Amino acid sequence: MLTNSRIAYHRHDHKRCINAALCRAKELCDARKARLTPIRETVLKTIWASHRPLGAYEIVDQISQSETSAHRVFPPTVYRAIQFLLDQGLIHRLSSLNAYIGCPFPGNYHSDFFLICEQCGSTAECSDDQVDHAVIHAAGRANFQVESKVIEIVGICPECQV
Amino acid sequence: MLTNSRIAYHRHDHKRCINAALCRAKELCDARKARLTPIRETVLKTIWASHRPLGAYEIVDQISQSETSAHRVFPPTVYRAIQFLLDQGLIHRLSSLNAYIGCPFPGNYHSDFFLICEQCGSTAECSDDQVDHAVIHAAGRANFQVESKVIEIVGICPECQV
DNA sequence: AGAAAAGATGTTACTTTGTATCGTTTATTC
DNA sequence: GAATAAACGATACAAAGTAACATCTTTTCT
Repeated sequence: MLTNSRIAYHRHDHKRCINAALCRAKELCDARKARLTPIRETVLKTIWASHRPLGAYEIVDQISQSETSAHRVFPPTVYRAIQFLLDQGLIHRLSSLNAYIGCPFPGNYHSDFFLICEQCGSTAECSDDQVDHAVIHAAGRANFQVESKVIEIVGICPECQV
Repeated sequence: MLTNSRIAYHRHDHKRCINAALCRAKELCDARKARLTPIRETVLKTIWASHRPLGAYEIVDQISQSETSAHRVFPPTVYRAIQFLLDQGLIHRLSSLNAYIGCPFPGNYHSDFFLICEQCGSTAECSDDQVDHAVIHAAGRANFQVESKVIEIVGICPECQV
């Protein structure tokens, strides 16, 4: 099982997460000749500020209030950056929260699901063949041809359990 | 595997679906001393008009435009009815669509997922132990305690496949 | 039965999330 | 270096959902 749950739910040097994410993003975009412009990078960095999914308007506020960006940023700008990052597989959207989170292993194909802690909000991404197969098998029994999946598990992360 | 996919994706006498749903709703509410008021029943009936998930504002429009209801209905009224129906397990919310669909087997405990046809919109509900176990097992490996799940599969239903 | 409390609805106004549009700027290509 | 494509800034708007409060209907409790 591929997952960042060991990191996401435990104390760690988060700067390394951010650096790694930005680094991989640059590499990937470079290889694909996709343009990781300053705003796009800023949005990605803002999303990667923690392991908690961030709403689009939270991103707008964060960037608008930070000193580094001279002026206010508008929702469409952020949504466009989000769309780009989604297209590149650098972030994911959590439908149940209307929020966005950085992908810890972009590039590799992965059919993922998310473990959202209802206590602290921290969210880990997992990719597991068992889950994948179970879903495809179940769909197959209904003669349903799977194109994409949204799997979001809400519960309590190891750190928040008593 | 418990599912209504055989019905949902194929030609059938849909009046029987509607009747059955309303009948079970009455029974359940009766048993629970929950009040299935006229508006709540109207909303439930509107949602059950097809096997396609319906947005809240579509429900508002449908009811407002129907001859049976004398006057316009407001969003909060519909949202309140929706909340009641969700609480009673008579309908489900599809996060990825911001839409609502009738539950074909309310009352029985079921951990469900949905097969959403991207072509015709018809959506079937499934309940499968394999999927359930796979998810819980995967979460367990991350020491994550599952409370609830959102599983929504998008693809092509048997009827829409070439 | 009648008062009191609880539950449900009607209505207005508002918040949150997400887009269409258009003019301008910045890269890329030839 | 002009032409083209891609990205951004800004305004306005659409869609989804809720807070608040007045009113009405049930239920409950003497």
